[in-house]
Parts: sequence; structure tokens; C-alpha cells
Amino acid sequence: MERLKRPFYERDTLVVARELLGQNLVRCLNGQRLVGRIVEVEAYLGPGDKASHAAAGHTERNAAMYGPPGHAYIYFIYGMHYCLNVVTDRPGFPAAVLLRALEPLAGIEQMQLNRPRRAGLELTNGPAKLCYALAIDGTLNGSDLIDGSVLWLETGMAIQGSQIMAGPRVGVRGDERALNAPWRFWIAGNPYVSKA
DNA sequence: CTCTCGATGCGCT
DNA sequence: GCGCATCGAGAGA
Repeated sequence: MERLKRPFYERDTLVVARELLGQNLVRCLNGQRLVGRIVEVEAYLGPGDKASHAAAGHTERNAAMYGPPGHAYIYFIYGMHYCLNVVTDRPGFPAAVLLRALEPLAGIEQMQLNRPRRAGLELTNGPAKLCYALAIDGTLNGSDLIDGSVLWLETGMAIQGSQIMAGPRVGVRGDERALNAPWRFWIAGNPYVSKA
């Protein structure tokens, strides 16, 4: 499988979000490949998006979103969880796509070890769950997904446009527009999607 | 199965 | 101090 290059990420965030569905997320851990198919994402479209961390402007926490596309933006939330985004759009413009759910493809035994009390669908059907399964935490924030050796994306399975579902994002606050915008995308019928 | 609620730490006002 | 792009235990049905 071929690694996704910088130009893939350096495009309109809604386009990238839809095309991320079906691609493979690869985490290299102690020489082992942990691989999951991306089945659910959410787009965060910049400073004007009131649900985005970038709505508050440039801060230390969200700095990765302002950097070049094709890097990881990983944040710590609710005092105990991490969530993984990929940075999109042009350098200097703070946009990203949150990876919300994966379908495990390889390294599943290690994922089980990383989540000792959960199995099956519960392994990776949520944004913080997939980070536990793939051993992704704040130390990987800002990782380069093109030249790095710990985290990257590879071309996966082609998804037909008719198989892509869209709806409002989960768990966000903000104004009316942020709450209603259909910027959550998922693969129709995939059992690992966090919410039907 | 669904629903409620506590956990837990840090960035931001 | 407040609130958070969440999760999972426990209760009830």
C-alpha cells in the first residue's frame, strides 16, 4: 500500500474528509504495524467554525492545526482521553479532520492488549477508543504523516460516493451553524461507526 | 437494550 | 473556576 502524500492533505477540508473514508491509518509500534480502516470522520473548518478549537485563535494547544497540512493534531480532553486529527488545507490556516472510528485490519492482538477490558466493536468505535487501541497519545502531537516513522496513512479501499453518509458532528458546542453543519462523514452500514 | 452520571486534568477567561 | 470534538460503570426496563 502506498503512503498518502502532502498534496492529499493540502486541499479543501471537506474534500479531504470524504476521501479519508476507506484509507488506512498505520501506527508503527515497536516495529509492529497496527492498521485500521478509517470509517468515520469529522471536519473542522477553520477559525470561523465555532465548534473548532481554532475558533479561540492561535494557542499553544492548537498550534499543530496552524502548521503545514499532513501532520497530526492530537489533543487531550476530559482529563483522560486523546483524540487524533489530521491537519488539512493550506499552511497557516487552522483546519483539520478528526478520526472518529476505525475498522481494525492488522495488529489486532496488540490492540486488544492496549484495551484489556474491551473487544470487538468496542476496540475502535470512537475517537478516544481508537487512540487507546493504537497507542496514540500527546507525545505524537505534531507528527509528520508523510516523512514520519510512527504514524501515517496509506491508500486503502475505494468508497463510492453513494456509500458516504453525512450528518451533524457529535458532542460539539458552538453557534447554530456549527451545531447543524453536516460535517460528520461515515461509511454506510459499517459496524464500527460510533453512532448510527 | 437505554439512560445517567462521575472521572479527571488542563487550557482558557 | 469553568467547561471540554469522551468513555464506561451501573441502574433500570
